[in-house]
Order: sequence, then C-alpha cells, then structure tokens
Amino acid sequence: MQERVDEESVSPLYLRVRDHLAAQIAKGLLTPNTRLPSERILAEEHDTTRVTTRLALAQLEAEGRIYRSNRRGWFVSPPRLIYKPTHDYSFSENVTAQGRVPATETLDVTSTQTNSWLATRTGMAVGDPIVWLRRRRQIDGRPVLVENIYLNPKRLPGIETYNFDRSLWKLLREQYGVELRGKQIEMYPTALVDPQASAIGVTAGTAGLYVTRCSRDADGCFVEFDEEFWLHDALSIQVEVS
Amino acid sequence: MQERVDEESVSPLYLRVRDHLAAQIAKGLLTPNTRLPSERILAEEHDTTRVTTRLALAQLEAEGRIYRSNRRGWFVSPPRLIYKPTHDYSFSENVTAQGRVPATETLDVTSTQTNSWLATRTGMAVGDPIVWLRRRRQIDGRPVLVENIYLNPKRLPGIETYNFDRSLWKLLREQYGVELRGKQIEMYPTALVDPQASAIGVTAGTAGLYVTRCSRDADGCFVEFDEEFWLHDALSIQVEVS
DNA sequence: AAGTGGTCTAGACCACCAC
DNA sequence: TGGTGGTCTAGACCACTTG
Repeated sequence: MQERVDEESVSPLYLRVRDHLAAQIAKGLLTPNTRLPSERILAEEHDTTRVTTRLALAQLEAEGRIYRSNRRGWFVSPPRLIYKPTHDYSFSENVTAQGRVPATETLDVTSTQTNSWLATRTGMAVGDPIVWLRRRRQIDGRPVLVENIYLNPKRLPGIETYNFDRSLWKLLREQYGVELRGKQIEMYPTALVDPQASAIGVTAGTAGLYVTRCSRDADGCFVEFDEEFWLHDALSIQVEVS
Repeated sequence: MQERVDEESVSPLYLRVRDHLAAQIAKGLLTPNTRLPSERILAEEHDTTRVTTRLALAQLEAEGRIYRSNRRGWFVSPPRLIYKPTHDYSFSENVTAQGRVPATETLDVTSTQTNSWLATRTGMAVGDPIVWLRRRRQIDGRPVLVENIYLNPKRLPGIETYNFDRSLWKLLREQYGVELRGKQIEMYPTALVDPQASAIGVTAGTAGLYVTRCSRDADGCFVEFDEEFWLHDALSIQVEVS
C-alpha cells in the first residue's frame, strides 16, 4: 500500500550497500541462515571501508533481515516465529508446527526467596519461597531466547525436582492439574545486555524484545511468572480478541 | 532478581561510556527530555573519539534510554507509554491519563482501492474502495508514531469527510454506532525505514515496533485496518487475558 | 555564524573460531 | 594459523538547526 517512493538519487553510501544486500536477499540469492561475504570483502566490493559497511550491516540487522553469530559472520535471518503469548502453549510444539526444529536447555534451577521486584508483580510476599528456573531455547540450532521463570512452590510442591527440558505447560497441567487463567502480559522492545546477551551468545546491545507473563490458576492463585528475552528478529507476536 | 554480575574489570571503552551515562540518568542527574552533552564533548570527557562515543550512544538508544531528535542532539527518553492494543481506546485519553500531552496530525486522506496486500489481511476484495488515512501522533511534542489506517467506506459511508485529528474510535462509535469486535493484532520489532522514518523525523534504521490491528464490528464486517509504526522506546504493550 | 549530528576515510590491534 | 568480527584512532566534510 506504499505509493510514495524514496528519492534514491543521492542516498548515503551505507544505505546503497544496505539496499544492494537487501535486494540479493529478496531475490533469493541469499537464503535464510547462509553466511554473507565478510565485512572486508563487502567493503572492497563497494569500494568503501569497513566502518561504512558495518553501518549498512547494522541497518539490516535492525530491520531483522540479517543476524550475527559470535565472531563467525553475518547470516540471513530466517522467517519470524509466530508466537501467541495469550495461549497456553508449548514452545516445542509451536516451533515444530511451523516446520522448524526446537531445542531447550535448562541453565539452572534455584530455590530462593521472593524479592520486592517479584512481589509487586506476582502478589507473593517478600521472603516467600520461590523456584527460579533459567532456560535457553533454540530454533534450528540458533538460540533465540533466554527466560527466567519463577514458580510458586506452594501451588506446585516438588516442582524443583522435575526435568525442565520439556514443556513446562504440560508439566503443570499433567502433574498438578493447573489450568492457567488470568494472564497479565507486558512487552517492549529493548536491547539485550549482559547477562542475557552472553547467555544467548550475542553482543551486548543487540536488539531484543522483553516479554513478561504472569499466570494464575482458575482460583486466581499465582502459579508462574515468566520473563523472556527474545532476539528481536526471531518472532512475530499475534494476539486475537473476540 | 538478578544475582549474577558482569565481570566489569575489562569491559570495552564504549560500554564504560555507556555505563557512565546510564548511571547519570539513573541518579537523576539527567532527567527525561534533557539534552546530553554533544558527542564531541562526551568524547573529550572520556578521552576518546566520536566513533567510540557514538557506539556508546547507540547502545543507550537501543536500550531505549536516550533518543535523538533530528540534528539537535541526544535526549533522555521519558517513560514508556502504556498501551493496551486489545482495548477500544483513545490515544489522546490514554496519553492524558498518564500525565502526558498528546497531539495528532492528519497527514493525508485518500480514497483508493484495495490492493492484494490489504485484501489478504482484511477479507476485502482487490479493487474494493477503501479510505486510506495517514496520521502522526505525538507525546509531549515528540512524534512517537505514524499510522496508516484503512477504512471500509461500505460500512462507514461518508467517512472521508470527517476531521481525523481526534479519536477515530469515538467517531466510529458515535457517528456509525460501531462496536469493534474480533480484533486481530500482530506486532514485531523492526527498524523504521523511509517513508515512515522521515515522517517521524528520525534517521532511517531507528529501532521501531510495527503493529497491525484488524477490527471488525459485532456482525464480523470489516471496519478498519490499522498499521502503526512506533518508536521502540516510546511504548510498553500490555495485554490481559482472563 | 556556530554548533550539532550524519557520513566517511584509511588505517590498526585484539579475541575468538574454524581448519 | 589464518580469517572473522569487535574495538578503536584521528582525523575530514557535509547538512541541518538554532540563535
């Protein structure tokens, strides 16, 4: 629906480099997860310097078209995962249903106490016992999010003894008979900083989406608070209201 | 709830510059919408170059802590607007209720035809008449979003004759008796590019949030498709499900 | 007119990864 | 070990905004 066109006559060099790469991606010359030529080669091809080339790459990264992996290079971004945070859902099933390969790693499980930050968000009292779970999740081998999950051990006795490399939602339903109700979801775009950036394996400052979700059971009892740090190009949020 | 701490011993210079500025903002030495010292002065203060200083500023911008305004300088970001896209709501009332000052500008209104992109999203047929409205909205004098709104003139006869510098939602309800139902919302983080970037007055590549919303009336008839381009630091999305 | 950010050059050294 | 991105220097000119 876009009729107005850029005056592309005298656009800055870094935007012309961006457009050149974007066109190659659009044409299918560069397909998802393939590596781009190195920054030095791209600079040479466009008769410019690495600084300018990196400006162009940063633009494409900000648009979600390419991503970097450690120091291995720049890669074409795959399609965004469609994510419906209002649904009870299994990450693995959702990823699989979209033709991708999921993976989950539990980073650590800690029995600790509710602090004031968590208390205001969950209704728990400061000092109440809480189980803190950290996980990293991947799509097609690429880590796309890390999450902090805070579980209420009063409602979920023995929860810390389970294996968390699977669907938490199924575990809650099958082992504890929990039907989640009354979700409060908040999200905003922000940069990933340490320790989340290093947990995902990206440079600090990489664009991300911060999502929190507070879930209660049918009785209004607090069950779970989830704090997710996504790579910004990895997902598209969908919400339906009737 | 963050126990693990960064090894801050040998962090890169640009992160130390970032941390220094972030600390000043956190302490309240720099308050929302105040200007930061110029890049050249910051570079001198930290005994480095503009390139490194700009890396630090870009980090803070990505985190949503500062923003830039044309070539006027860098400013401390105000708090994010809380935005509940599932609600029927008035931008102006929402902004006002949060103690801020809203403004709306209609950029143009065009009677045109449904194209294939819009048809697949709305259920209209290609070639059906559609009214296309572009608006820019501000908070406290800062443009924070531009939007394309596509209205169904079959359901809303004469809609193109109204003044749109006010709440569209109220107009629909009061003049056409429309109660919106069945919203489909989709959103993802991406960079703002032209023409949206220039419409907001930011550099192409500035981080943004893309939001679409398709609304129908109680009979399931398509009423409105809204496409919003937000500055990424201007909002926090909230959704509640029961 | 002076100052700001926007763009760009032509190099350099380092940490890390793959071979 | 060679190539990658990550960080950094010390400049330059330009477009635009503000006084």
